[in-house]
Amino acid sequence: MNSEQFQQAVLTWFDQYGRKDLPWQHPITPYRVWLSEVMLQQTQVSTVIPYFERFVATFPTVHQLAEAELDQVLHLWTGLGYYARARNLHKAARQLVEQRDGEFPDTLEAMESLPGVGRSTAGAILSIAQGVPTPILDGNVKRVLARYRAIEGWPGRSAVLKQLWQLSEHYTPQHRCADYTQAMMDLGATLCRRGKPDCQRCPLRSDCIALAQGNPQDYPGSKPKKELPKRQCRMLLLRDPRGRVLLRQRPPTGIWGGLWSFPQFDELQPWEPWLLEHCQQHADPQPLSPLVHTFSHFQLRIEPLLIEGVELDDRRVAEASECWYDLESPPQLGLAAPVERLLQQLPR
DNA sequence: AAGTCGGGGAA
DNA sequence: TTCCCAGACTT
Repeated sequence: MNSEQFQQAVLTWFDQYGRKDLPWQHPITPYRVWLSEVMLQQTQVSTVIPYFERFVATFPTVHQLAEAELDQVLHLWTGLGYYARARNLHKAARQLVEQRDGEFPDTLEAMESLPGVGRSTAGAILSIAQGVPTPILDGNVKRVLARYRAIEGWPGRSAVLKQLWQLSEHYTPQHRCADYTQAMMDLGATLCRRGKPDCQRCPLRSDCIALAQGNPQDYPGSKPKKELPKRQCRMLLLRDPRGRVLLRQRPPTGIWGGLWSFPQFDELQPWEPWLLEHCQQHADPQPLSPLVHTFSHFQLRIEPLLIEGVELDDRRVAEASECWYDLESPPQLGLAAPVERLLQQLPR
């Protein structure tokens, strides 16, 4: 199959079997495609859909997103993970409105200059929403192409990645680029799945090298595994006499960047001196059941400590990035997933 | 080139 | 349990 035959096979398959009812396809606009692409980075479609719906309902246009507070954006992102995506999204919206009156660029270079938009996401927005033929290389396309040409090795290696990009460039058509791009992702998501690919129904089956070899599931090569480092921390759940809980905003970068969480003491750092210094009056600390939170690169064991009847200096709370979180009327803040869980567990 | 960034779905 | 998902960014 030459590249034109490849494209024809993919497009013909798409006309019959492609996904055409995803929320970001009605209507297709650069803003909605951008938002969906960013949400879909390292995140499955079924997870993204409810977040996408809430997000566009709250911010229907890039202008409204640009005018929003970052805290509200992070609030709508709570539970999605990779919170730098939300911070970059907000920054990019302001950049677009200030520099381009809210219009999206139509070149790859300009699109990639947006925070949080790399080569693949830029290509997807250009191809799908702007009609500018541009290759992409997301997880689906990597899988399809790695199998089709039996590309060995883990795509995290630069040599492998380079080969896959060359293939993506080679097969991306100048016509119907939106349908083709969507088709390749649909192919990877519905037929050319990670496990148990449905090769019988694949439009590329006659020419797929991995299928001919009989081992499509061996592609792409998997990441070399190493065991997760294990860490632990204390979280202090301080409640004032009204039952409100003390939260503080985390630094803008790093784990849970910009999100609100409890006072935290990593590893074996003692928390007693802090409590003694900042809090004149409180009841006996009660240990809550520990919870384990797994990140992509380490595992965190959280040992929560509930301390009620806490009196703090209100002035200090107002000046620092801290707040008393009222469970009865929760403010719209971004919360880390385990923090959200712990707050849910608290009695009213 | 390797490490940092979440959370959840699926096998 | 383990893997990895419509990746980008920093070091």
